Amino acid sequence: MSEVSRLAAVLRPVRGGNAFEETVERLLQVIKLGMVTEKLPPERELAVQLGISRVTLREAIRALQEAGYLDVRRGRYGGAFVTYAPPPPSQTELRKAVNDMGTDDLADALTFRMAVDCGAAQVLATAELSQAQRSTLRERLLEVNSAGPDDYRRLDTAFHLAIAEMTGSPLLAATGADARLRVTDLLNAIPVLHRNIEHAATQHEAIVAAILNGDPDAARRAVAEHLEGTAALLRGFLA
Amino acid sequence: MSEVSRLAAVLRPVRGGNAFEETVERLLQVIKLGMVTEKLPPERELAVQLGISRVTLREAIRALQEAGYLDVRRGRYGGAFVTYAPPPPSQTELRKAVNDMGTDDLADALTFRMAVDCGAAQVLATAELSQAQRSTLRERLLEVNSAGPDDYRRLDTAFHLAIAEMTGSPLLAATGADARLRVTDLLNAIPVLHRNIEHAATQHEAIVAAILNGDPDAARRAVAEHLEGTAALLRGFLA
DNA sequence: GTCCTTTGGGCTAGTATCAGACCATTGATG
DNA sequence: CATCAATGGTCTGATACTAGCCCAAAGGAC
Repeated sequence: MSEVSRLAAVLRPVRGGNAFEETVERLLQVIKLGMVTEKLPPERELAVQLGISRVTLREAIRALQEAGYLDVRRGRYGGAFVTYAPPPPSQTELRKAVNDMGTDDLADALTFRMAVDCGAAQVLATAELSQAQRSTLRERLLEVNSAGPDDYRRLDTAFHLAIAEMTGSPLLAATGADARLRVTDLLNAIPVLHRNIEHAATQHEAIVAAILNGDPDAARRAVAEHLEGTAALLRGFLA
Repeated sequence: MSEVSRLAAVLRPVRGGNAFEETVERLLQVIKLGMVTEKLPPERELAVQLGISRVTLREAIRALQEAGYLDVRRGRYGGAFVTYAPPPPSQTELRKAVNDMGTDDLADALTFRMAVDCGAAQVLATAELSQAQRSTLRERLLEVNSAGPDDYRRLDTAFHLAIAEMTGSPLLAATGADARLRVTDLLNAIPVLHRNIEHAATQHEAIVAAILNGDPDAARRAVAEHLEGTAALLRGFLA
């Protein structure tokens, strides 16, 4: 571990790319995660939220429109409407997604997600939760565990993000979202089998139980097991 | 947990600020962390590493020069030399640092760091480590545990970052560095007492032992205890 | 049907940032 | 003492991005 390599983590690029590309990427992820299913917020609002000018935002929206992800309509009650259905899961899609990101990045993303999600769950299990928070957590659990194959990925995402958000740390919430975004395409390419959902359901229950019990070790283990399961599924489809 | 709040984690600004400000911040942190004690890399190299133009980098360097952090000399064997000694720790400095970031951000940063560092340690404890990695880890442990008050913070940082880096995930390494950066000013403002170092030393040993033993739960607990100790120290000085 | 509000569409002038070339200084080395 | 290589210093033209303004369309309210 030379001094140079330690520096690399800090002297990394100050920005991920140009504003246009970053924006396209961000919007694409919002769409693919199913976090916006109807229409995007008005351009003026969205530009403020993303911290960019309306011009740049509009370029990004136009790109997504031309790529078939959005249908943009003017006038009152107009807006940018999401027209996207995840491609049918298939090994071909999966290989394509893996190729797009590269195997090193894949390992990186999986490791990252493991660390961040386990850390968030552990922190939440250590915190004192209000009654409202406890019921929110139970609610998310119910939602994801009663989801059908079509909604499963979306609600699973919501479940995990909710844990990160409930820690009360915006940084952690953003990082959790980021970690999830990096594997979205992969997960979307894996068929959602009924027995996988069932298996995940017991793991989700274990996670929530550990958090509500204030048992950080159990929370960590439960999340690790859950994510390891997903990773194994991935490897299985790639083998 | 409304849909809006869940969106906030994803529809956040695509860039932290302008390139100049980000660069100043980044360099400042490298300096304050003591990761560069002599001189910065040549402008041309540094600009590439930071992904910015030399013009912007030079503006940042000039700002830091005017603020007294750097001494810039031209000609061969010239460069931007670090001229910075951390201010003597004091309650005044600490309060100033806390005021600069705000109490919400402080809690955010501490929570974030807890999650990320615990996650990294846990991941590393799960991984299979090469002999080289094992000895690197022991080496870092020896370094930090035999450090005097002057070097302690710097080597403590190096120790924690080494753990994140050894996971092999650049994302995790960068995030760990980021988490640490957010509390640098605070930690630098806390006096380093001999008995704190000793206390931390046993915790560092526990962390390394757990990782080398492949015990993720113990690793998580050890890191949590260690960071909780730092947080308690902070609260103590603020009370 | 007229008007009003909300929304996307488009323009302009100004600023930030960039890439790349060239200049100036320094100090080691022969 | 002349040269050379490494480094900061400066300039220019091009591009990306921004803020702010006004226009155009759509559809509801009266």
